[in-house]
Amino acid sequence: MDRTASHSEPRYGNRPTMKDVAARAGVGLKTVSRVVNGEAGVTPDTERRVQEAIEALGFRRNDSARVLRKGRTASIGLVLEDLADPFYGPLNRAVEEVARAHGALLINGSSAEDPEREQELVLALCARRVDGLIVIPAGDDHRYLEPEIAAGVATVFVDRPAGKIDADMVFSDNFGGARDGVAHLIAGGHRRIGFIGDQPRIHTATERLRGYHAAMADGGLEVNDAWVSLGVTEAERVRGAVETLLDGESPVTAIFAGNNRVTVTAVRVLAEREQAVALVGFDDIELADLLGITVIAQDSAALGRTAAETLFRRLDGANDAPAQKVLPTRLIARGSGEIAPA
Amino acid sequence: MDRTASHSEPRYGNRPTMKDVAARAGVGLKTVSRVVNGEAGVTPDTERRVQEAIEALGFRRNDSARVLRKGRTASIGLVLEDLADPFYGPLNRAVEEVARAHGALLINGSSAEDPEREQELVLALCARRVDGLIVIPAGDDHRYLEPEIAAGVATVFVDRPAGKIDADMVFSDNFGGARDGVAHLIAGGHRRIGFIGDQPRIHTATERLRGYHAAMADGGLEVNDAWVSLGVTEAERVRGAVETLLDGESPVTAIFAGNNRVTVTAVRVLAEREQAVALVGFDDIELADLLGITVIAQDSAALGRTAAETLFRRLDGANDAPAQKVLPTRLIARGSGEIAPA
DNA sequence: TTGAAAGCGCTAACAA
DNA sequence: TTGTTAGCGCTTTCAA
Repeated sequence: MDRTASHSEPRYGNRPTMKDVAARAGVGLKTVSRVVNGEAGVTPDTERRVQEAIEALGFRRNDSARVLRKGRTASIGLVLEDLADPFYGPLNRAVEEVARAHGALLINGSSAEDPEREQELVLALCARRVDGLIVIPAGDDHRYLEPEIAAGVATVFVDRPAGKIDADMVFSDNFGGARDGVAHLIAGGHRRIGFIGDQPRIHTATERLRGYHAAMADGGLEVNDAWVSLGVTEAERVRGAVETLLDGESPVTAIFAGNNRVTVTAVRVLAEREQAVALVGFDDIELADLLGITVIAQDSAALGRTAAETLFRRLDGANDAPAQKVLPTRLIARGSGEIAPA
Repeated sequence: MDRTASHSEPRYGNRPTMKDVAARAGVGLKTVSRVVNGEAGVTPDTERRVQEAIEALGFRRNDSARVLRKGRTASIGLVLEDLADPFYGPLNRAVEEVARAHGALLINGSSAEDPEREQELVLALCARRVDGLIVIPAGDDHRYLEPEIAAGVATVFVDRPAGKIDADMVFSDNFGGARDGVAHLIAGGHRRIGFIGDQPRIHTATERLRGYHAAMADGGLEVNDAWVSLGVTEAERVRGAVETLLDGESPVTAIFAGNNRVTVTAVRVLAEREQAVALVGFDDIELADLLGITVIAQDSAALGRTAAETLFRRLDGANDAPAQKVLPTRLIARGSGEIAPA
């Protein structure tokens, strides 16, 4: 008895349209539109008849058609590195909340740190005519977005700068945060401090490294080249880097970990050793309090919220020159960063 | 010199259309469509002219119009409880990967555990004519989806059952996982085991409680009512519950924590006390290995992947009766669950 | 190989 | 208060 709908082409599984509702209610198409959109100028009686027809038919407005006509999709796109990365969770959610407050839906995707995939995703979103775009860049050349931005797609970059185009951007204070973290170690009496961070092609990594150097310079300390490991983020390599720092010719008494993955591995390695080595990590981690890990925390939700608010300000017509916002980081002392030098 | 486009209505910030491209290339509209969609039957020369016009104008196909005509949006909706919850990160990402493999985009949103908000979100997605829907239910009555499903929106429920409708569902083995966890404690010699879990209106919570009871029964152990705390998930209340379990008239020697939030708080509270109390938690947590927390781990990514695959199977026309899939959990012994009874 | 016409479902503009 | 017409940008159909 189950009749599998097998019609010709369009028709979304055979859904009723406003025209069908109008026919059933015995009114004009536009009257249905008025009722559906809550516009004024419909008598209660007419409205009731239309509502009944809507119920009976199970009508739901087709927003695709609406979008086509109105020119705004009431949706924004968010492209981040990895939806599964806990750092982006609060950012994602914050963006969603702002979007929701503006009646917009959120389409999102992961670039997987791949510039090509980022571009592919961004352009797919543009083809859907999202009203705006929030991008955590994977690539460093965003000129491909120029025509889109010119055509009116508001765009905000978060966490890392846009490449080769002028746009709104929102960052954490990576430089200041790292500087503060390293200064904290110096204030604790450390003079030999290691830095393990991401590849220098990643902007945040460079900024944090700059912060490290600045703090060392401020403290009047020389940096031994052997203390700095870049491009090290994979667990096994971090392990190696930590061991080199501690067992090398010029051992350090403290380590600054340039991101959360590094921090986690460093904690693991240090836990296996006798030595008391101080550690400060960039980015907070769940349960870091229980483990007593001192960190420089970014406010990932604030990053998302600020970006989304900037975006909607643009969509509401703000016309001032693109600007960069830098959000402060916060040092959270929990023990690992307060260990005295050996 | 900056001319702010201030046209009448539609026109997406004044983007070129296929018609514009056609005019510029001196060909017909349909020829442009052919080139844009890579259809056969266009001479290389014509194609080149069209491509040039596309480049020159910065044309990008308007998928809204395409969708309207074709009837499929190549997008799916994912409604979960909280985009910021790390448990859903891998699920979200897994869904995205499957969607991507099928050329679909992912629209998602958080229900914030609010049935009304869930419905609102789901219906908004239906209005956008997503091809399919993956829902982690907040509510327990999904009859509002019946017309949508009838109209052809494929729907899969994950993590918790759909309410009052027949649909595809994918779960973790909450019952079996909890039973295994509690059995593990019993095998370690515990006879007095507490359970702290979520509200019983949440299906997973009920299942896990069932598992607890089953394991206790299997072990020939009576359950003291005072050992079971339900609806306790907020940190302060969990703290209270743990304290009651340990300091009450009938103190327990082990605790089974019904979800990750409970586990985290329990670990905190136990860390502050002298007593050695065994703990097994449902759901894995980042850094749990460092803290030596024994858990029952769900495979959140597998949940997402399975749900998405089920969804696309439906979209590809699978017509068999809705089915439920249960994915196994895994006990990961790390120390806290292997503490002997006092 | 190419293109003209019709129409997807809706809203804007205007008319009744 | 209500309805009619046109058209958003695209794909489909069918004819050239």
